[in-house]
Amino acid sequence: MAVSEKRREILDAALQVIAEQGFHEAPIALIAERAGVGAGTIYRYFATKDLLIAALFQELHTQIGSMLARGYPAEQPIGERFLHLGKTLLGYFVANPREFRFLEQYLNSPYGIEFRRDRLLGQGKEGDLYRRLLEEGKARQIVKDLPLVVLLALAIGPLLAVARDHIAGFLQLDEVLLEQTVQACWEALKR
Amino acid sequence: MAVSEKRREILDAALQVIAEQGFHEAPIALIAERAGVGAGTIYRYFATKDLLIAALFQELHTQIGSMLARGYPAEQPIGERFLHLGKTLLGYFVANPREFRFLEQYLNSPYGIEFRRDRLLGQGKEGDLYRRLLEEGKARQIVKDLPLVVLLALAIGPLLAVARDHIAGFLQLDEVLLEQTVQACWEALKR
DNA sequence: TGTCGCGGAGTGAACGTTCATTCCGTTTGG
DNA sequence: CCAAACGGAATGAACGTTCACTCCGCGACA
Repeated sequence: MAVSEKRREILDAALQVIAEQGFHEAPIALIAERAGVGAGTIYRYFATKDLLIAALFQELHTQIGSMLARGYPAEQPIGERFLHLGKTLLGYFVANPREFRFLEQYLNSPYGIEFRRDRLLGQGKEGDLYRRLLEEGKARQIVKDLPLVVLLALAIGPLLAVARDHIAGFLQLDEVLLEQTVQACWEALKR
Repeated sequence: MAVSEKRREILDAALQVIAEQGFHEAPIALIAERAGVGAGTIYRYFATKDLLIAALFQELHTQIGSMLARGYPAEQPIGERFLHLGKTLLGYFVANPREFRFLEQYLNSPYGIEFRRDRLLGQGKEGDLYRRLLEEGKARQIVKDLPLVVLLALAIGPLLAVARDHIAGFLQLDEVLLEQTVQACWEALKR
């Protein structure tokens, strides 16, 4: 097995175990077993368990970022673009429940707070698509004049809640329902 | 110290420690120290740590339920009632960050899933005010014709996100902003 | 070509730490 | 004086991490 494959196996196993058993019920021994490697091997690739988890998060974050950018209709009206982002994001969560569950746990942990702080308060950065879209909408008086943080909450909060309920089996999200949900979020944002 | 006071001290200490340090960083020894009792004493009041946490949740849940009911303008138009619920709930979170942080962690844990299942799928129950209000709105065609779970996500998802950001210091929520946020949620729900 | 030696990846038992829970000597209230 | 309440050291289980060792592929050398 090539080196990069082993690293992959470890990351995949960590994702599985954390998503299924929860953050604190994911001992290294179990991750190692699922990955088909010895416990010690994991430490050849990641200095600590925390760094393994951080690497997993970084990977997913990058992957989602590029997915949102791919096919982003930059020339369409702002409402269309919002719909694209929301549908893509929620569709990803529905199609990848393990990734969703991991991300949710990570972002609700102390690591996640740090990440959110950087993202929200990092002025210098380019900012992600969501943020830029909302800032543009606000500047053009299409979107309500509320702080960015509140707009993000209105745009994304319901998506997370709906994804969670879909994955927990409380709801069967299909294409139509998914679009209606994102559309409703847009109505909360519009002036 | 009377028996009931000691129980109170333990519950308060548990709330403090869990809210400040997080769920898994809340050892019994620390809770005991904060409560000013011995570690063993806690086990005279709660058979296990899990049951202590469950009792704390039950208490907060009941308390919030009765707070929402108190002053609920049952005779006002549905929009007014929605505003009352949202403002009361979000106001409570803003005024009680420790309680919010505890509840959030609890509801994101395996215990919480169980609770949500009971609440959403429990057909026989009376249902809480939020649920009844949304069902009424849907029946009267004031609120969108979407599954109850989605409506709840639109109504509450942003409130949780905003409360989290306020407590994390990313945002200063005042009376006005709070009302605007709840109002925006209502616009997402309205037909 | 066949053999040997080497370097580094891989392993999992062992270690030290942390935690929930128990146990038992002590204190307190009636 | 007795029973119930209390405190906190002791206990054992579980965990992340380490480390002494094995294994394997490959180049050197005869």
